[in-house]
Amino acid sequence: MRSKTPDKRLRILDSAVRVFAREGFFKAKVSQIAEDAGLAPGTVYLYFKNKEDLLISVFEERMEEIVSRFRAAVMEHHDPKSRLECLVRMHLSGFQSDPDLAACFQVELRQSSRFMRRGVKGGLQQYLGLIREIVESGRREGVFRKEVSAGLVTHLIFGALDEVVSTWVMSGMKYNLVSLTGQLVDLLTNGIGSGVSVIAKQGLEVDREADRALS
Amino acid sequence: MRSKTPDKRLRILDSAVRVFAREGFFKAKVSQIAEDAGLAPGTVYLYFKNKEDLLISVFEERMEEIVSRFRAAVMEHHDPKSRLECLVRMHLSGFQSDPDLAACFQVELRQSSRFMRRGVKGGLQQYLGLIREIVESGRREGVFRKEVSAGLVTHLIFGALDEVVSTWVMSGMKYNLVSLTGQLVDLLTNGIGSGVSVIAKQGLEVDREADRALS
Amino acid sequence: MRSKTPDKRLRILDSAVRVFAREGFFKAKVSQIAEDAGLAPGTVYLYFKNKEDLLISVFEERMEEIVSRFRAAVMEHHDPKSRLECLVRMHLSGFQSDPDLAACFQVELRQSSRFMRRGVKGGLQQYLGLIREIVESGRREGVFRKEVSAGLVTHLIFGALDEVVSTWVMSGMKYNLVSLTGQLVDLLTNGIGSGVSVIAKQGLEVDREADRALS
Amino acid sequence: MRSKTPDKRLRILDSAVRVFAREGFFKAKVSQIAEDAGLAPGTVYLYFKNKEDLLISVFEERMEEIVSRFRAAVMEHHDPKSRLECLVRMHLSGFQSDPDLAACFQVELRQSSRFMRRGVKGGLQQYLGLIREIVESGRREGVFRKEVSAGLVTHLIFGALDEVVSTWVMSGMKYNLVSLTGQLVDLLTNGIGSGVSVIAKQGLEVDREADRALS
DNA sequence: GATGAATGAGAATTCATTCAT
DNA sequence: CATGAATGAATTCTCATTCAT
Repeated sequence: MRSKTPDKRLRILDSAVRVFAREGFFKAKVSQIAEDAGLAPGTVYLYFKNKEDLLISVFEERMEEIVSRFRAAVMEHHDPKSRLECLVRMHLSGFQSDPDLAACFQVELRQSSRFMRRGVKGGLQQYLGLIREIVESGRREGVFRKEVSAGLVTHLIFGALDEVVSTWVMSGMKYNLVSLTGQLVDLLTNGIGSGVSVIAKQGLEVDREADRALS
Repeated sequence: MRSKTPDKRLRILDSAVRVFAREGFFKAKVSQIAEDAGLAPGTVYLYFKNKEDLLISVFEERMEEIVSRFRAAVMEHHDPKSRLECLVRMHLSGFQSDPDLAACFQVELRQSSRFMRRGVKGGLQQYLGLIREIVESGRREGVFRKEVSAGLVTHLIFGALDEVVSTWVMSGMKYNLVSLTGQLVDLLTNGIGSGVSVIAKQGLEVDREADRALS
Repeated sequence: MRSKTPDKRLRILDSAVRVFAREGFFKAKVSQIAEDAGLAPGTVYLYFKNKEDLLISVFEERMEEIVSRFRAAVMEHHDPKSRLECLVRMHLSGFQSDPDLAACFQVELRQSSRFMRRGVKGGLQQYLGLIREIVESGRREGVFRKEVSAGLVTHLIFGALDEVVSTWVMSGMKYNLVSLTGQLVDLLTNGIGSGVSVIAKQGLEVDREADRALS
Repeated sequence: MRSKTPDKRLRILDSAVRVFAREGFFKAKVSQIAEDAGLAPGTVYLYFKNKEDLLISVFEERMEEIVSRFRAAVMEHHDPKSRLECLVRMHLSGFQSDPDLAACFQVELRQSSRFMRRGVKGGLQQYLGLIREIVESGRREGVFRKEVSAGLVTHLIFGALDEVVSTWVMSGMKYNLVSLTGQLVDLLTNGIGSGVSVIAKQGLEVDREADRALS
């Protein structure tokens, strides 16, 4: 069985996520990843240009899958607010259920200067694009405000999600991240101001640990 | 380690910001920084434990100054919303007026695993603390909602600011970042939902370039 | 190892000359040579032991053909001096008309330690043998001096030819190498001393570019 | 004693000659050379750009010394023929008395593509320059022929020397190289042709081993 | 305190070669 | 015979850090 299989490529990516999460990007040795995948070091270079390319590929390829999965789920909802909630919930639960991936995305990936300098457009742009679609649909239906920049709104949502997940990762992933969904959606939708009396309060209880970690 | 010539210490920090911004953390050589500061490489180690410590110190010491300056300005306002606006404006204009520092904080710093693993508590916590104070004051005065986690609100604000600045840095710092202040404060306060009819609309025009970059 | 398709063997040798000349021995990849020959990398190893063997084989096999061709031509002459002139002319014109081969022989081949340590006896020895025969015939006929070592004379001739061709290759193969034949033969025959008044001066004009490059 | 001394540079060069001669250029490890010089591997890179630069530097710097030493000796003679003989003798005895250097110059150096592509002009050109001066002086005094290209004559002399030394190195340095001086000078001066009756025949006996090796 | 020459650990990467198909 | 995916050995070179002066 000596054929260049997509299977092998995937095995390398899986191993990379594991090893990067466990060792950190710099400490991780390519040979470790190869070994974890049951391959020789050189084989990694048959599929990836170098170690950084491996990290970026983890991101891009996982992201692609994530975006299409999220989009499918989000688009099952027709109410923009439900869409937003769906996205937030999936974002949080996605990372919560895959701590290795969370560590890769929130910590290790940022150590790639290529990533930090946004040399990587694909995955992140697609994700921002999905958020943007939700925002646009809400604007069309009059559920979301139109007098503010849609781009800014998009980044507000992404920034909030990213920060919340980062905080969770940094604090040791000890609390229930998904439990923040309700409040986060509420905050994004209604803001922090007390102008409106928000009525429906179900789903707003936050994990105690979460609250402590955020403080 | 704080005795010696404080002057030299500062020269090193200044040079570090410049060199890190220009070269990136990993490409930057300690000897480059020393040369930029007009010193020998060994001298850097009289003031800083190692290269990463230098990066972290840049952050911590600049942050200390920033936090106290921001706090002073913020506290001149008594209305929590004005305080928030003051903070947002200062955050954005602070980075806008010091691109090297912006590059250091938003890009290079994240490449330090010690930072990313939140091994650095001081500066960031203080900054989050300042935001938190604003939030708490707003809650006490009934201007900000109390039924959501104050910690979450704090991170929402920080996450939004951080993402907006990052996007600006990544897109080449080409547009007027401060012009986003009005909309950002509005969004944070009132949310993205169209529940409220927000009245005062002055200060909501956003730089065209900004809008394009955010899309 | 000589069975298989002789055609393929030759294609590989031809490609090797081209690729070695273009890339240099070390930069040249076996896979490049294979590709140039329209074959898979592994196939090269059905015909040659390794990369160095390929280089050596290029030399040996081309040399074999060269020696027999040169010998045939040389032996058509019966005057030893004509024989020498014939050899010099063919040596120079041979390389001049095949720059890739010249580059291989004069530059790349020397980068093989096996060659440089004279681990390769065949081709070169045969060539030296041919020169030797010319020398011996001249001695028998009293045209060439007998009181000096025939071996030394042989190497003198070869050394002169080799150096002249090397200089031509290094200087970019820009001038007419064959134009040196007359003078070179004259010098070899009569020496650099002005003891003799050499009469026949035809064929002694040297290419201007050649003269410049030799200076 | 922590000063960048020329002494250290020289120690490295000496060690390099030894190690290159013993191991060959490619097998030689930089760390071996460093160890031989009593230094850390990294130190070598303080003085030389890389391994090839080290090899080239050995050549250039030794050559410089050689050329000036040879020139001094050669110019003590005023008769061009004596000058030539002096040069040939020094060339042969120089290599004979320093086998490591001979191995470096005749074998290892050629494995550097930078050298083989004449990326190194200095040393060799100077040496050719010295030969050229001898030739020119002989022409002025009517001792050497003027109707042939001086450049060609120069390369003829160099080519002969180079080939003779190479043959000696390849055959194991087993015979007396200097013993070839007389015949070589005679051949260069009077040529291989029997046109002239050369009279003085002293100094023309060649080492038996030499004669065998040249055959 | 300051210097800057010396250190030396450490891992990514290449590519000739193999061998299962 | 031919293939070409997989192998894995093997070493340069960098540069943060030290420490004798």
